[in-house]
Amino acid sequence: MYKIDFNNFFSYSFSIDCVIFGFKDGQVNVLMIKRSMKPYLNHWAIPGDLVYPDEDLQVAATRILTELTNLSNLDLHQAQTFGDPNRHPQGRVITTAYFALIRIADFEIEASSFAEEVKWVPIHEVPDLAFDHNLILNSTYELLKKKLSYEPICFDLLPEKFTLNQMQQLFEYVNEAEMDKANFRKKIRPIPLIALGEKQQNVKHRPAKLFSFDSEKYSEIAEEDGYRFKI
Amino acid sequence: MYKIDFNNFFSYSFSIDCVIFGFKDGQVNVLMIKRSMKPYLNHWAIPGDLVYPDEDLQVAATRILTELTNLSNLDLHQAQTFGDPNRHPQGRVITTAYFALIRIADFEIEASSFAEEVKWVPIHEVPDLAFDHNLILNSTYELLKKKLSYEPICFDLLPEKFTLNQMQQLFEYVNEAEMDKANFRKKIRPIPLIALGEKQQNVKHRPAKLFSFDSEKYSEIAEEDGYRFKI
DNA sequence: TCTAGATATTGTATTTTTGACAATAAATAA
DNA sequence: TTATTTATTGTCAAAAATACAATATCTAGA
Repeated sequence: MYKIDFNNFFSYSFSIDCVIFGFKDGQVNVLMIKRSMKPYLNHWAIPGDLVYPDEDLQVAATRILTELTNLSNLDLHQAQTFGDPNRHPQGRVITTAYFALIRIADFEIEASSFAEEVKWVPIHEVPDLAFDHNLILNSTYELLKKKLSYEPICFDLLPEKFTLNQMQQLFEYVNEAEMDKANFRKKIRPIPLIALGEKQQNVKHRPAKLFSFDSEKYSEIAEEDGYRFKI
Repeated sequence: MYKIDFNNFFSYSFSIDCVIFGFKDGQVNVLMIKRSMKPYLNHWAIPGDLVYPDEDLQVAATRILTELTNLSNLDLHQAQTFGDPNRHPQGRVITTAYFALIRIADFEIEASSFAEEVKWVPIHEVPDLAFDHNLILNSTYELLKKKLSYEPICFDLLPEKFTLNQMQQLFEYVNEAEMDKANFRKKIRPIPLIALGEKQQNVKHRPAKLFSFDSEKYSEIAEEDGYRFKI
């Protein structure tokens, strides 16, 4: 064990695939690219790239995401690692999935060297993808759903200023279950939100109040009172 | 992207490290080996091995575990993947942690080709380990603690026939909090357990009833009623 | 200006779950 | 038989979840 036979064992490649989630029109969307090179030319896929031999995984994930979205300071979460020997037609490529949550309205996606086309697709309308990307996507979405219920990451999907209804709709969507408005508000009462004193604009009915997440206060009560986000 | 430059990128190695948990004397224990080869000769470590170039990860994890413990049919859970470029002194070795839960009483550990020595160590008494194994161990134990609370895997750590107190002690240990006996029993009421009609032997007080987990019924109510294990 | 329509927001009453603690039961050991 | 120890069940109040009702606030159009 651990005696490395350089001839036999140094024959892998290692990649990272990024599942980028957004929330749009009441649906969770995933960023898809249309591949501009072989293999799987012109197939839809999730963005990914090989890791450099001396590159840390988290660093690589950040690099790939930045190259793609021009956004930085995003929370990247490691998901599952996939290593079926036949998952890549050109060799043994083990890949680790990372996911990121972004506010769709905050950036313009555009095709790049990465891809011929880039687009958002609702998670339930994803077509057949290249490689084992459907598998990766589904397993990562399952992880997202779990994490949404016990980590305060929903605020990375929602707009900076959001209504309580928008927040509720996100949870109704991922849990595939309707919730009572009044009871939802009771449930989130311990979560530190800042009432901004502003209201929704351009709606043709009573506008809802806007809130933002108080992440500093969250850290505070998490540390002092042991409070954990829970929905 | 995905254009593979075989010269630059095929220079990795890939390994799996197994964190093997058991429950003994009211404590969660981890299986440790004393390395019989370089690097880190004579250091304590968690068992791991390189993945063959054409070997699936899950298969490799199972193989390594079987080589080590002579047990099969164990539940292996993938944990985090570690890829710090400097984590291995002899080259770039990315590793994925898997963990397994075993009933300590069910098998005899013995040193093998793997190691000079093998022993169980309480999770809170683990010494400094080879490589980044302390990091791997801690992160995997955190994952175990989470999974214990929402998946019925405590029964893989407990004896086949267990008392409700043994079960409670496991949760008290990992949560580092005492629980009320009566309330614990209310909490686990929805979990399908089989009352065996047998009792503890050789105790010098009133013996407790023995139970076993009804995994078939669990699958049934999980599917039909959407019930999820929860503690 | 008034009113209908739509959604936001708050309140109330009931049921369910949790938590603290008391009471009882069943074994052993002397 | 009794003291001791642990297992097991029961009770009651507090807290949380649930269902549903009531009220508030905005827009749009008469």
